[in-house]
Amino acid sequence: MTEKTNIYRKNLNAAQLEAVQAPDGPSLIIAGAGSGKTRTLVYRVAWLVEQGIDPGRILLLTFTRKAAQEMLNRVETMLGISCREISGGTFHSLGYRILRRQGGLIGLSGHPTVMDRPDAVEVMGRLIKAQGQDRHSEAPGRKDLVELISRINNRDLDFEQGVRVFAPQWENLIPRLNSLRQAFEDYKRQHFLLDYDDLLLYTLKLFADHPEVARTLSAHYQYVMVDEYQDTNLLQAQMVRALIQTHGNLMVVGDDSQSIYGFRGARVKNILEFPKSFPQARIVTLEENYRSSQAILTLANTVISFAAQRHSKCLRAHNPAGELPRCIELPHEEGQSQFIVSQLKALQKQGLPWSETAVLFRAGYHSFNLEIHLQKSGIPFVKYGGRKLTEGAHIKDLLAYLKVAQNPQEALSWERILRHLEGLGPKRAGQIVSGLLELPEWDSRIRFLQEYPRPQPQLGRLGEMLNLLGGEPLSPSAALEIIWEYYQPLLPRLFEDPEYRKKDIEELLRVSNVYTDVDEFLGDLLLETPDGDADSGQERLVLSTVHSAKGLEWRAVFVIWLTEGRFPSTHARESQEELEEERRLLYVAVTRAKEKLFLTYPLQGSERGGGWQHNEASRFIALLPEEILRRQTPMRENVPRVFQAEPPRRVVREDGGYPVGLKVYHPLFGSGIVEEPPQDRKIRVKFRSYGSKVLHLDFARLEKA
DNA sequence: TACGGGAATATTTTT
DNA sequence: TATTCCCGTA
Repeated sequence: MTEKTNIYRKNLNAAQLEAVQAPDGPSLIIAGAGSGKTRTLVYRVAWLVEQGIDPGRILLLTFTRKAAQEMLNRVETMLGISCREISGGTFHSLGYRILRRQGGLIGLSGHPTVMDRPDAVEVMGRLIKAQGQDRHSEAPGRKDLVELISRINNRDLDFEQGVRVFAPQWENLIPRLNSLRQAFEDYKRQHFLLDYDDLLLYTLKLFADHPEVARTLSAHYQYVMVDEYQDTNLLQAQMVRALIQTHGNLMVVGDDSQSIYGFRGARVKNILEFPKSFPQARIVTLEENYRSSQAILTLANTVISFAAQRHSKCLRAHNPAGELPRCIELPHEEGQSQFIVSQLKALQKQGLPWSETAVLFRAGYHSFNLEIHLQKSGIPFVKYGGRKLTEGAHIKDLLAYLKVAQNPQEALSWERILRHLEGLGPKRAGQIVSGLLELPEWDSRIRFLQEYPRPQPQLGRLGEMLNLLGGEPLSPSAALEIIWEYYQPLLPRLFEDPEYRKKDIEELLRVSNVYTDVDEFLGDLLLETPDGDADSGQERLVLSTVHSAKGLEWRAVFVIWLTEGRFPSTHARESQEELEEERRLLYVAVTRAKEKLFLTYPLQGSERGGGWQHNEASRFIALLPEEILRRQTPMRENVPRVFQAEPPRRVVREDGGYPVGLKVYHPLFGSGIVEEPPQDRKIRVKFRSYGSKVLHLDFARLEKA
């Protein structure tokens, strides 16, 4: 025992040790960026297990299952005991697990299907159409409406009240919106669908209607730990309270400076008011930073020091000063990408592996241009955030077959499946689906398909394949094999790039091998963001949104597109609160770096439709002094002075400003040849490496070369 | 009724 | 840049 205690002493500082050995009851660990949070949690679990706690009775709620898994693996190697029974994952996946087992108590029997965001949007679109769309230009689109409903749900607000708070511009549409919301709820009920919010809402409803369920769970999970507590919302806090009701053994870990999920209802309040909610709470603050150099930390502390709200700690560096972070101004996006590529190559020459480097940005599409350059230079990379693997049409297709076998009420997937058949359009698909939903049994549905008259050999074949899925429950991989055999021949007709899609699907098949239960497989896929684990050991540069980079670290980090409008995003202009979240987001971004940090922005950016815009440096970095941030403008002399986004607009006359064949220069695309003279204020130019582009003369002015 | 092609248009962040 | 929508044709 003494020996083991020494291991703790040796590997933890005083604050960490205090957290690890905290007695029973509630405790709050404020853990600054890079302060050894994961290590602390790992040792805490190990310590509990050493005290004789059954690992099966520890619940570890983390941001991703991967994070939980990683921690448990570390505990295993530390103690040499199996912690596989420890439950972990996200709130949403926990909710899904509970509902699958006991949802029957509140009328969710069978196999409810989890609906992702695009599915929800699709459903809403149909409901809007069905209700008669009088083309109200002011009415919200399907996407905005789904978004709004979710916003309101996650804050546990009354709908009307929520609309007034979050969308006052639609206040006079409340009755209409409310009926759409109701129709949406009905649709989900009818088809056994659960959206993300339902996983939390129904779990809470289950707890409320059947208190014994919550009590039993609480009694089972003797110790509950929650990571990234600053990003939990009201519903999640309620879940936690229910789960610890019998014992109060709760440890939450978080950092109010890193709260970046306000848009989905995260409440920093949960962490700030923790001591109020749990007066006996023990509070430990971890301020010692083991990750970043002093120079990087100084920048981070400065960035956050301008925040409107006082934060609960200040990071102290453990590492030597290191290099000053650099801020590089570039003439345009093209230049920014070129700069990054050249720096990456230089860093690699210095011996830094690709996997120790990351490029971070505010929104998924900010990296499009860079991705092209990386591909050209043959630099291997993975991208986190942005579009998901499971959102690709081909993956959704494959899963649709699986979902239908699992939950035959799933109209959306039925339609998707039928759309794969030649000679079957939306009209007939609709008829077939409503026929299918009437039928009570799998066999009768198969027969219905096989006897349906019109596109016949095809429907028969579909029926045959589904027949194989309908018998005894299959393992996910066995089922997918059957589906894939049927679906593969369809690929070339459905997509332009079947080869690429095929690779994706094979990846999915590999992932499925791990699972025995189809529900669990589908749930994980939709709730746990599988980010192509298969080759994670490989040497690849990481591209990531800042949100998806949370909790990760690299020796060298680039943050790109630090301009007003992108970072902070224009969407955050509205309120002070949102702006503060953007600031914390930058704080999260820069604290990912251990040794080298580069902040870049292009002076000119292309806007939608080929227009041009002048960018300002982000307000977060514009005023920082040279001692904190070293500024450079390596390509200044190349800045082409070309155009103006705002009026005065200049329209080139059709009478020959740019005749066909004239060589012109364009700052982004290089030199090109005019293919068609200006017409309707547009001109078509062919560029060497970018092909033909139609440019708007209103906004862009080409320079004759 | 299905389907292809062309044009218009929208682009935060995540479970 | 990718998706969606709309229209003309088979």
